[in-house]
Amino acid sequence: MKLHQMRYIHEVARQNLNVSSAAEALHTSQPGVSKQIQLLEEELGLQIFHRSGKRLTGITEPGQIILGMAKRMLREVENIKSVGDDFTRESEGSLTIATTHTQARYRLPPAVKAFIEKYPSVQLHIHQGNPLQVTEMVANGEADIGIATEAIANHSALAALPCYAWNRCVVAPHGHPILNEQPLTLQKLATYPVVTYDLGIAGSNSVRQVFESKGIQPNIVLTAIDSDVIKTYVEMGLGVGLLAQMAFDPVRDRGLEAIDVSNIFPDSTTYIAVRKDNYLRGYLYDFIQLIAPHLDRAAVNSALSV
Amino acid sequence: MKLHQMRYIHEVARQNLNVSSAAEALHTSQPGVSKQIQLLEEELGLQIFHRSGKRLTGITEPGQIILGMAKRMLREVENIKSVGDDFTRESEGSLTIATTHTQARYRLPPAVKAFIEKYPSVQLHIHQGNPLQVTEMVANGEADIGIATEAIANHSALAALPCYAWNRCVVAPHGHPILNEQPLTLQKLATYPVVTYDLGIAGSNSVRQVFESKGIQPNIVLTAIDSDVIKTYVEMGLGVGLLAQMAFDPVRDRGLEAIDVSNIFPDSTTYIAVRKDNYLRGYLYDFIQLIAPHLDRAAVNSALSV
DNA sequence: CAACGTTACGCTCTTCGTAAAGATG
DNA sequence: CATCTTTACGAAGAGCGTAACGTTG
Repeated sequence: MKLHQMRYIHEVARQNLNVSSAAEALHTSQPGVSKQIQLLEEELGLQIFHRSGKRLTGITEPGQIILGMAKRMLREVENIKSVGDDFTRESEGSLTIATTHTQARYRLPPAVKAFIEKYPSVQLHIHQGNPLQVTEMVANGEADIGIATEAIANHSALAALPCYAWNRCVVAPHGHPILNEQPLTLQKLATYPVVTYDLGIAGSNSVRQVFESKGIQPNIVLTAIDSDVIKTYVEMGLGVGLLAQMAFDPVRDRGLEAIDVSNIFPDSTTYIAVRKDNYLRGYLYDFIQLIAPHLDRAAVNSALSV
Repeated sequence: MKLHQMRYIHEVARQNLNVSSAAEALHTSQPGVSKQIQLLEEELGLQIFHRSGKRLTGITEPGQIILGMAKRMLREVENIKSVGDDFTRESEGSLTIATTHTQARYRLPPAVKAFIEKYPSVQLHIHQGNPLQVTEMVANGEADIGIATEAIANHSALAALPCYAWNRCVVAPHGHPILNEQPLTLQKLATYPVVTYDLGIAGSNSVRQVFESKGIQPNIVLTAIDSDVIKTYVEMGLGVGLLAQMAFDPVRDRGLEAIDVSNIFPDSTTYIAVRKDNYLRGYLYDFIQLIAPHLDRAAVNSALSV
């Protein structure tokens, strides 16, 4: 059994059982891939792939299991390489962050700025998506780290660390009647058309939960994942905005006014998550601590070891 | 990076940094091992082992991490081989059980008998030890399966499945005064010298806990891990025995009489445990179910996936 | 000097790529 | 017949073992 063979079967499976494209992706010859897969199957004494004549048509039952194991092995290989880089070129490398718009725009900037000053040779990538996409990016290894509030704490392959708590505000254009509602209640809010975040994954969104638990039906006219999009439509008079406090800046958002609604909605917690089986490079620990100072190396490690 | 290199560094570490004995254990030449380790270190750009001149004197910090990853990779290799065997020679192989004396002698025999009838070509090995040793044997991969009551449910690398509950009895030679104590209480029991199991691991032993929680000091004159040893000393008049009900057989143990004490001590649960990251061969599932009929394949898998 | 690790070197087996052949839809 | 996989074969390369050398305690 060779590591190369693991790479081959993994890539063939990834490329929808097309050996030729797998060979291309691996920068090697197609017959070589074919051969090695045969040798592996011979060594194990079983078929990993179903074949109809010469075409690969599916993955056998043991093949499914073996592919899972191959994946884990290849992940360890990457981890070992990371250890090498971490100890020899500790300030070089890359860091891919998957997060939602609101975090990327309103919460991460100071941490990112400090990070690139400390590690100018680390290539930073920020991928944006909804919470479910963020979670999957981390789980698939497309991102090293994920930051989101919903969904991310419920994936078994990830370790999620509580990062900070936040709450919401209602924003409306100056002079809007909701601004005179003192104090604002859930009932009153429900009488206005609301623009807010994508409810995302059913059940995990605390805004929806609060309305449901009180038996109140909100009038949500538009949802978006992007706080700026929400504010834009609020400025156009489409409704009142319900968004994260951190996304409202009285100076920049001159045309709008905000009301704190943390008495109506419970705090939400944003999590930072990494794959449990990923080796974390030194600068990754630093980045985490820049976002959440209480998460030092020891705190992260203890969360990982559970 | 090659799988062989992983084997080499792993074995060298295991052999106390002696390259020669590692080479011997791996049935290869010593210079080959030396060379491959150097190549690996060169590829990773770091030292895995500390060297003073030509001697290996220790494991570096990154080396520790890499060895852990290498171990996991090698485990996956074994798993893949197991899958191969499982699907091609499903009724051949070996099964190593680690358990305590009481289980091995009084609880396992019917399951073992049924198993060897169903799988005559599976090599069965039973290793005996105290609960901590059993746990370690499974964790180290020396045993495929561990069966014990104490300790085994608290190891993070293992998945422990509740197997069955049992309780204790007090045994004494015919005519012993304790046999007239109706009903027997903890206080009364404490007035007699007691022979019972090794208390084993502090805190996890419910007998000790019960005495402590009531503030009663038992007079334990002798402990052993072996029920038969306990009975032997009880027959000699050293004290009364406190042992698992399943270990007392009125026919075989003619010289002794038993009193049920399940009103005094809470039930204990025996667990069956496997490494979470081990591939389980088909016959292993069968064996588990022979011991605990409620643990079918689905139940085991769901416990593993947590 | 005994035990151990590294270097040197030749042999063997493996692997890889090209070219050709066979199968599939 | 275009696409894809397997077979065949020769060249390049990696790994292994023996022997010799260098270190360490």
